[in-house]
Amino acid sequence: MKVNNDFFQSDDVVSVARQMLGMYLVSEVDGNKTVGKIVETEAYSGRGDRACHANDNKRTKRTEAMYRAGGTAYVYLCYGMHHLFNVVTNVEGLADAVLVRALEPVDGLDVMKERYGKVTKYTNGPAKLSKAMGIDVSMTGFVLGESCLSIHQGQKLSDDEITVSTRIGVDYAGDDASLPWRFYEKDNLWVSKK
DNA sequence: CGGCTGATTCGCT
DNA sequence: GCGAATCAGCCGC
Repeated sequence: MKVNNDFFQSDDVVSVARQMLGMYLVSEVDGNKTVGKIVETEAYSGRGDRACHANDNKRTKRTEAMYRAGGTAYVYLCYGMHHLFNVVTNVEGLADAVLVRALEPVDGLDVMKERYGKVTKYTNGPAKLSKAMGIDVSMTGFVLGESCLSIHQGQKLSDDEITVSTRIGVDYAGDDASLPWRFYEKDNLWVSKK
């Protein structure tokens, strides 16, 4: 069952990030369906968070999709070669987003393997899962549930099954780097880093 | 316009 | 453990 986009239009991006654990990300690209359970997320806020691309209402061509209504995909290029998938949250005009950092593969394993060309894990990292699911920057702005991407309801995790930590790779954000805005399923083997 | 940096990953040392 | 790959955005000249 698809998650209603009302859920993503919450004004509490941190809470949304936490609740997304256990849900399923589905992509249907080139006739191939791939499914993964979300096991790791990070929250980014457009206001008062220096780690966010759209902080301080910074509007560029790249961040434009982040200002759309919650339930929109925001995909951007990092280090010139990696595509990172985010789900936009909050209402139109307020640029919050949740970065999906890791998935536990559920369906379409052979397709992921073919896309990735590696034998080892291919969904335990934000750039890896995007490639395995066939997601790229051309999908930024796509509406979840009305495009090749959708998010489905899953098993809700209880607090003692969730680990909270600081976000990865945002040291440049000063004090905001220490915000406890990263969530992952405790003891899950597919989490990118401990 | 040149130079630097990043929500990363891989491969070699 | 370090550097390359490689591009959008930003800052300084």
